[in-house]
Amino acid sequence: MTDHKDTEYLYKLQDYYADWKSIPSYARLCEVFGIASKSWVKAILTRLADAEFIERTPDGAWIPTRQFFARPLAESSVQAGMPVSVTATQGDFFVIDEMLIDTPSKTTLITVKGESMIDAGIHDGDVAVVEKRMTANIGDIVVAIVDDDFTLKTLDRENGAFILRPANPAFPVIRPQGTLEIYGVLIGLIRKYKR
Amino acid sequence: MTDHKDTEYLYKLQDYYADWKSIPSYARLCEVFGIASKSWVKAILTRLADAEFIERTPDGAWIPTRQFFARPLAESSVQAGMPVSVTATQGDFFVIDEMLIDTPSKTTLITVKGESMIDAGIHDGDVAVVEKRMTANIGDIVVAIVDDDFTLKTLDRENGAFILRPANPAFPVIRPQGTLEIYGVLIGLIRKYKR
DNA sequence: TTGACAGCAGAACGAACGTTCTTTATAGTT
DNA sequence: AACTATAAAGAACGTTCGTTCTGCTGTCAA
Repeated sequence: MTDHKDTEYLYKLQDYYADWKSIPSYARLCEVFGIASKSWVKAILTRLADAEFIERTPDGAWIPTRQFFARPLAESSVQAGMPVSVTATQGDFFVIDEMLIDTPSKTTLITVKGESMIDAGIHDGDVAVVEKRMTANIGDIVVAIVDDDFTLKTLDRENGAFILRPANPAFPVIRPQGTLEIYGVLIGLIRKYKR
Repeated sequence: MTDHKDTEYLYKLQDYYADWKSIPSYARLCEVFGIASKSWVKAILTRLADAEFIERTPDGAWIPTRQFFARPLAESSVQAGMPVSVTATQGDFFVIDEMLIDTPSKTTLITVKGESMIDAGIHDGDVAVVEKRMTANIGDIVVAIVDDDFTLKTLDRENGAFILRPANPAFPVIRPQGTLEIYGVLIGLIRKYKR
């Protein structure tokens, strides 16, 4: 999108979306853009779609892409050299949820207690993003129900039996006697540093 | 919303929204909900609106509310050493973005590269939630600009001078010669496990 | 056994919608 | 002065949408 006019329209669309979380009809977009022609609205949206700021559902509805939520890079002119140890990505309000959660109805958050997975970078107080399902693969970090207890461990196999391996040498490997019921699989992790 | 049937419909709607970022027409919602009657779709949406999961724009379009994005947070934490019995996890709800981000305009997301903070449970590929500001306290994990490079380290003090301490013995402590410019302070961390 | 209601299906309809085509105005270029 | 591109307006049209109303079926209490 080389055009400055379209950038202006994009801003207006973004502002509208921030307010209403939807892209309205062409008629309403005429007001939003400050023009009077539906066909011109369509031309604008088509160009924004070419620039991958919006796209269409199979039903024809316009929806924002990830690009749509991107914000201009650090306003500070900081430096020209490419950072080595760290690369910057842009994100806005929406992105975190979207990044971590594919199927909202199957996802639950569980606060982690204890240090048993510390070598996997999972600390006490971290929040685990768990997708509820009954099956998992070897190597997955799972929330399992062993003898009516929740526990977060790596799923492994030993002599044909499933075992739960902690990521901390100070904790024992769990070899379930009865049933090993899997509550869900760890798909994400959230940590908040206190102020 | 006391009805458990409506809860099921809500889940389906949330899953659809996660995919398409929009609430579709009644006709399409018939398929999504698995029913055949547009009038019944409307009845369902009306009830969801009463329960404040969705609302309408002045144009009549359905849009999600904040409640819509809330995730269940399990009451019992996952235990490592001493497990707690499983209880039904219908506790608090919360929104991930809200938890991590106080001031969107000052918050940026940065993907972490390298292993220099691994002992602090920060791994390569994790996403750091950084609040941009120029000042930090001793002990904070900061994103600093050293010699035109971004770097993520713990801020410390040595002989009256600020130093940047990695959380990995294989990496050297950084003792900035010139200015130590602080880009921001780490306030959160996000990790996504690949499928 | 009746009747009341919840849960849905289906039709009917006017308004709104997206699309396409044609036309106009302005600005810049040759 | 003639040409061209851009930006927009406007009309025309077939489709789709949301709404309302009416009808059907099962359940459960009276």
